[in-house]
Amino acid sequence: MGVAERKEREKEVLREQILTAAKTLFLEKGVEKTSIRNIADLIEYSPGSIYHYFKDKNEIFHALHQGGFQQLMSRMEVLVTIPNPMARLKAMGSIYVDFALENPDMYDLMFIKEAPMEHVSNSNDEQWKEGFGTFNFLRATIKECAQVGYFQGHDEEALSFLVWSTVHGMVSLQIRRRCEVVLAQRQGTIVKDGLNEFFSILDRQSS
Amino acid sequence: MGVAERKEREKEVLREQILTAAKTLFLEKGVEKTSIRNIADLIEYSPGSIYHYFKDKNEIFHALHQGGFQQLMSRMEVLVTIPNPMARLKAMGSIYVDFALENPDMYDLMFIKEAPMEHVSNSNDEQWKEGFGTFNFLRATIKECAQVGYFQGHDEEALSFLVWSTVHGMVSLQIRRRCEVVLAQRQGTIVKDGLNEFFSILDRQSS
DNA sequence: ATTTTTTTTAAACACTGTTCAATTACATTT
DNA sequence: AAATGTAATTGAACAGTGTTTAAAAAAAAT
Repeated sequence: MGVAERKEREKEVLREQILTAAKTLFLEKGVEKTSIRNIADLIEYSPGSIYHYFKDKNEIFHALHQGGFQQLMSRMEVLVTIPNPMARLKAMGSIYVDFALENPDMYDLMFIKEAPMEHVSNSNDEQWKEGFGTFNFLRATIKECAQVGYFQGHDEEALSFLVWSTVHGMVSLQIRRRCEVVLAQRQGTIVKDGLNEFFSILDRQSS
Repeated sequence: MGVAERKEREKEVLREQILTAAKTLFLEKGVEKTSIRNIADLIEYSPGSIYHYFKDKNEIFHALHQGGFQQLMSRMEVLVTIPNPMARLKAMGSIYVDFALENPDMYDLMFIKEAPMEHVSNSNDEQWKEGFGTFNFLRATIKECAQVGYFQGHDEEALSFLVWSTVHGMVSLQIRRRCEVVLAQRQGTIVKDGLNEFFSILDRQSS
């Protein structure tokens, strides 16, 4: 009676096939410019078939979206091996920026794209619990920095928001291509350069 | 022989009509989800007519984009009355944040929304003196700050990008509602609080 | 009044996401 | 082995998109 199980496995295989095809095309030509027909062509199925495995195009994004947070989280894991809190804070910034620049489409999906947030925050979605955890890790790190003399007299929560905003601002201006007009000549390095400027500024925040 | 002039004026009127209709719809339902047919319906013309006044949909977006910059620029004009460069830099940040929070939809259009930037970056400098000019004003202000002892040993251009990124990051996280999950209890004040944290950090950057 | 130019339109083209009745493939039961 | 039931797959269709174009209408110049 292992038929149902085998069927389930086969179904899962095709689901994964759709997901990898979708991811390939999204990263290649962007989410908006990838059609269901394009995905169907790549896996050599009819467009209608895809709707047996996903409710709609958004559900395909959503599935990839969840994977994105897990990816970012797993990259953050090395941070626990860095005892110095300021070094850890900087490393966290670098990891965040690297992740965003290496997976711009995924980052876009996670932090820039318009999304039904009320629905998300109400539902017990795993991905946002992970997002919450990452922010709390940032907060804890900043608190530790304060304990060794940095950021005296600062509001720890607002400061955490500021730090997050700074790295988010840099990568999102880059991803949404708002630097091209204004910083054409150093397109490739401006985010890394900006991050280094940020690090210098942070270094001066000890009392 | 004022016929050509009258014609030109009438043409300009319809151009403006298209633009205001497009702006209404873009801000209401987004650029991507607004069709040429939607705009045509609103001004009671055929879809094809619009192509006599704008090359394509991108050119309509481009025109509105430019208008937004002019609005922001005019708010920035008071800054020339502030002689102290650091006070001017802070005021610039406040104006930027206020503009974004008061006109979230326009800000979205200008700096966050997915938009075809390729023809924007290819176009000549004259057309983009607004955005370019604002960034250069930021750069000049930071240079002045350096002359009175702030930001020693910093790369002025990368630092300008960092400052822009910081304010952009805060307002775009707010506008795209990424704070709600993580900072639910201080939703209303977090951007202003973050900006004040930023000001404190900037104050510590003098040698 | 006739010609020329400009403006406007409807139709068409090649796409898009999505739905659905019909077909095919396959597991189960008789 | 044949019949039945079920799940997977398909291609056509629907309603929408941006854009082009030939033709018509309107206006201006002759």
